[in-house]
Amino acid sequence: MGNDAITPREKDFSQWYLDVIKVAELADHSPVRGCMVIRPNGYAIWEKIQAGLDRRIKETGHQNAYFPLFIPESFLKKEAQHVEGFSPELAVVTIGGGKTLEEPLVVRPTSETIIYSMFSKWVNSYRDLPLLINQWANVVRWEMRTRLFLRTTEFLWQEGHTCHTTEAEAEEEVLRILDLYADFVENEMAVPVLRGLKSDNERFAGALRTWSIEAMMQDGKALQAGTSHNLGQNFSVPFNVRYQDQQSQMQYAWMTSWGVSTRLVGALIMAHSDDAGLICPPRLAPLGAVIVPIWSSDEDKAAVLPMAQTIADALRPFTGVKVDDREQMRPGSKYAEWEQRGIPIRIEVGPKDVAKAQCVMVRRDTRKKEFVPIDGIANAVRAEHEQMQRDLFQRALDFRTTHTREIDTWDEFVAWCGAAQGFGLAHWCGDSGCEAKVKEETKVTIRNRPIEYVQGTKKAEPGRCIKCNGASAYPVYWGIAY
RNA sequence: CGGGGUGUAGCGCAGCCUGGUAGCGCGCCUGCUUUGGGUGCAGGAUGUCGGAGGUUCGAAUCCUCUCACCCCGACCA
Repeated sequence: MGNDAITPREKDFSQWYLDVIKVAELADHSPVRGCMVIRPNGYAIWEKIQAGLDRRIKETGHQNAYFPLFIPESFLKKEAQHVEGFSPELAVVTIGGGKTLEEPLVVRPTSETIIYSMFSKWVNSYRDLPLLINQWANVVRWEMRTRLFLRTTEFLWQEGHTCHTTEAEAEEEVLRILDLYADFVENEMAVPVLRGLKSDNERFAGALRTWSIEAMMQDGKALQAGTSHNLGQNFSVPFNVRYQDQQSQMQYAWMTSWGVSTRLVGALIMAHSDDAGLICPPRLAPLGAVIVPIWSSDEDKAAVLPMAQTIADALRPFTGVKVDDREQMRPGSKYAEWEQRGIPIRIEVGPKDVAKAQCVMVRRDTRKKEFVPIDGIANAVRAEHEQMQRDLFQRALDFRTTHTREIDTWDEFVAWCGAAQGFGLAHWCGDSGCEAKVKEETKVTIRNRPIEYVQGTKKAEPGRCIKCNGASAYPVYWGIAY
């Protein structure tokens, strides 16, 4: 055990991240390049993410469906920007059943084309709209450089696809989903996000507009945690998704697509964990508490184990619980192991506690110990969970706040890039060329344009583009992205 | 795909320069011991030295190729 060393976060963030994944047994490298095996501990977290999102997606009127893994190559080509954006990273099947296929099949990198080919059959009347579909699936993108959870050749995700009668309605949907994602990531994952509009350079291939939520990791880098695209009529035209309106006129539908992926697990790890291992927010923890009974004699054991079970029974109604009654292992080893795995609450029960009808409750993130009467344990754990959930969010928010700087001049910007820790809030004229130049010179890109400014709920703050000094209505978020 | 690095037991590493057929710590198994922050003792198992070729009487060690991973760049959720 003592050897499952985790590289200190300060020393080497990338290695620390990989070490946490290893000791917490979240994932493993597969025999196939760039692919990962999601181990039970990691998959359980993904299942919690799925559950939380699936509920929200259904509550907003969407239905789940499933579309094929294989997409005829020609489908991708129907939307020029779409195929241009994805062709470098496609996996293509050319042989089936030992014979060369008439038409190569692309392993989906995303499902717009195959889904919209079906939508064109299903949508005939304005009465068929809105059409609100979601699918949980795996997708494949042949990435050059991969990292566990953050970017793998194959990953799991959810992709929503909707059709509407007007652009405004589509935009409403796109923003509803953006809020849905923000709500989930902030409240369940305890990771604060910035909602905003992507610049043209980072827009989804084939979209009119791409909105995103951006999170800051503990190394100050930005992670795009979710995207929501207004596709306009860019796909409804080539895929002929048309409906008859109330005036009997044929109209092309306005469409949206949006998704979040197993990348969220990476966000979770990098946002909260520490040098002792994973820290999982209570609402997302498959196991909310672990109980470690302590004994040194058979008599003690006979008293302690039932008490541990009693506590477990009290907690089970609202959280996952495990009694760690492994015989040969000492308590200290168990503590260390459960800390690596990120279990939010540890409860220690020994003979002394049994005598006093109490137990010791320890929080994973702070490691603060507290004596709690047995008969109040359920409420105590529940309250501690809630507090921990809030604290994790607040800590992440504070981190982001202290690592966000307003920057006015290019010199200042360059100096800030040297340190490159966190987000810079700086003006931008709106020109792609300026953004490209900045990226070339500093590796920093625009994360997004704050939704408050884009929508005008926050008053414009005119300024000068840090790169070209051109006019700018409001500052945007800059940062180094994962 | 370019530059750099690493691959030896489950994990972390030594051995490689100066070829002679593999070792250490932790973990694992057995027994006893111990159990409120990574117990102690004794015994034991585990490697086609990332893979393929070559040089050699002999290769973990030298040469060539290849694969994977990590870091940095170009691309991306």
